[in-house]
Amino acid sequence: SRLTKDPKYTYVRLSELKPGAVVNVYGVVVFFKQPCRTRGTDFCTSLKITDQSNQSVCCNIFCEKLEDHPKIFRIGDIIRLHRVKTQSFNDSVMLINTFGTSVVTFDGEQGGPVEPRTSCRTFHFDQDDSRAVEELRAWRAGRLVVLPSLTPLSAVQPRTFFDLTCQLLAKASMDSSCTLLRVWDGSRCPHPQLKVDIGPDVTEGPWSFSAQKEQLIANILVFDNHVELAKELKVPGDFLRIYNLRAIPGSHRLPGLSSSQPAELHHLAFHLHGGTAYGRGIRVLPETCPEVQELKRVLDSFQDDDLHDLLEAWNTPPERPSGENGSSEPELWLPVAAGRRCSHVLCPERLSEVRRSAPGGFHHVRVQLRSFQPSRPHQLLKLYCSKCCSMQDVPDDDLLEDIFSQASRKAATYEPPPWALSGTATLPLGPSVRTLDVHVSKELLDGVKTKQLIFIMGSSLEEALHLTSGYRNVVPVTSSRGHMTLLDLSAPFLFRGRRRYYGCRSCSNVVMRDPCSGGVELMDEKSIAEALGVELMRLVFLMKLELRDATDSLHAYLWRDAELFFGVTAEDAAANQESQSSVCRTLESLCPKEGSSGGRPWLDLCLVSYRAGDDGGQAQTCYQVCHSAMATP
DNA sequence: TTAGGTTTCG
Repeated sequence: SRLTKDPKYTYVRLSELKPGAVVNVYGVVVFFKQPCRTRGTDFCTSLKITDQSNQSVCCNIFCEKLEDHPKIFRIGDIIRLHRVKTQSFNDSVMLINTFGTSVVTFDGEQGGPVEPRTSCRTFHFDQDDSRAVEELRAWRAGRLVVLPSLTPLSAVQPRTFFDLTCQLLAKASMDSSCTLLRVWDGSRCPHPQLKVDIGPDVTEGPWSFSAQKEQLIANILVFDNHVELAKELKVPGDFLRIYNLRAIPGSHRLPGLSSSQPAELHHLAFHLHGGTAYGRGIRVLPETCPEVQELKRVLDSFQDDDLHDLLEAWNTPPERPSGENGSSEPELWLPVAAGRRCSHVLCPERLSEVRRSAPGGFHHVRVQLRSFQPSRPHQLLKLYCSKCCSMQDVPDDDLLEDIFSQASRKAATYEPPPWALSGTATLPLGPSVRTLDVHVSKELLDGVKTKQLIFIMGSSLEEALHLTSGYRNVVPVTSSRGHMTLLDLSAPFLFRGRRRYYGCRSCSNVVMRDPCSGGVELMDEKSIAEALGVELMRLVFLMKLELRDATDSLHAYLWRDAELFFGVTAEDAAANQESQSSVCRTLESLCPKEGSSGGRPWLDLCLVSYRAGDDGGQAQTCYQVCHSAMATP
């Protein structure tokens, strides 16, 4: 019989390395560069590591594919190298990868989970590895080697180099050796930004942002070798760490400033210079990375600003504060994203008190609903992209008919994707009979599954809807440049029963992959969207309520907690007449029309107030319903 | 094979 046993690895201390051997080592990263293109076929990651022997050793990893390179995010990360070759260079020993080398990295922060980062499908990892990582973390911490601080935009000092962790919102190619990256990290840089004049035609991602979001955006110019990587970055959305970014104070003074005013008021430009000295480079951080999780929580809280923008577009300017809060400083309130809780005070505040309070708090109120906007139920629903925080109206059927008919006129000769089987379907609709081009995934050919998903070419909206009774998923398609593709994303990319699913026009990157290749059983709207490169938009309610009590009245927006308020999901309200009627009944009962019998009921609501930037020099306080319950009589 | 840290000059 054969005994299978875990291989036991022995690790050599860095001070014990001799040239000409293949060894396993552990170390703390004290320096690293992002992979850079060599004159050969590979990219090269250069790094330097140290361990408990206090010896530091340089290491080069050559790999053709970027994704196979060590996932080092920060100085202080722990790295484990298996089967690396030692070699003599400049009177010292260095490490280089060879056939069979395996690299795994870990976060270097003490106390955190020991999670291996690797692109290998299989790699050895056991309790001994956890222990080795913890030992190195403790050793590094004990030597007071601090991890480099992560500088938010709000703490950037002019004339310094720093690493920035941020989200990419938009980018623009300035010329062949310079690309502009527009990023944010949720904090506001106190220095005015370098203004970069770019047009919408050269911008990828949104071209303009609301005034208050604009104040949070940093313009970063990346040069030379970094332009190649910048091309691959996805806008909007990629989370980045930019290493060795330089904050350069500009020579231009703001208009109207005297020379006695401090230098802090100068413009600041951010440059990522060419070359790789000092680890200069850009890295896309995975969403699972703790710093990205934290960043997402912070950025998520700014969705309120976009709500504010949308309401402006409705020509319903938010309330200005009736009382003065004392400070005339333009100040941006940064909502505490986590732990946004209602304190559930027993005694509600009066609206007059609420309006006298500074923004940034919670208020329990007992109020009546005096009016609401919009008044037509279908306008309460919006499409919302959680990736770029944009909102859109839900298109009506007239608009959709237009898009479908344009797409069917456009459809020309094309090559169906290799994974699809093509045919025609005959639709008996009314007096006429129509034949449509249809495609199904070859994965579905196993008899019973062919009703799971169908791609239809050249149909009308009505025909697409008709097919939803026979097919679980209906994807309307057209052709473009000889290939099958989705319709304009203003139209639903997917019909499932009565539900229609939309993709975000700025975030989607349509590719016609086979949605069935991941398994027919798992096919929901999310997996189909993902396969097709579509960023799925969510349906949300959005309303403006006019609230009143004996002392005052104010406008509050009902958004995130609207589903709680109505007891109906936005998806249901869009697909289902009964749910829509239920929303209308709720609103009518809370806000009866003049002359109808019955009084106006009282509502217990929790409001959160926030200062929504300074539009035209004056800050505005906005209120959002964040929790609600009907008052018991 | 390649590179083998050590700040651009926009």
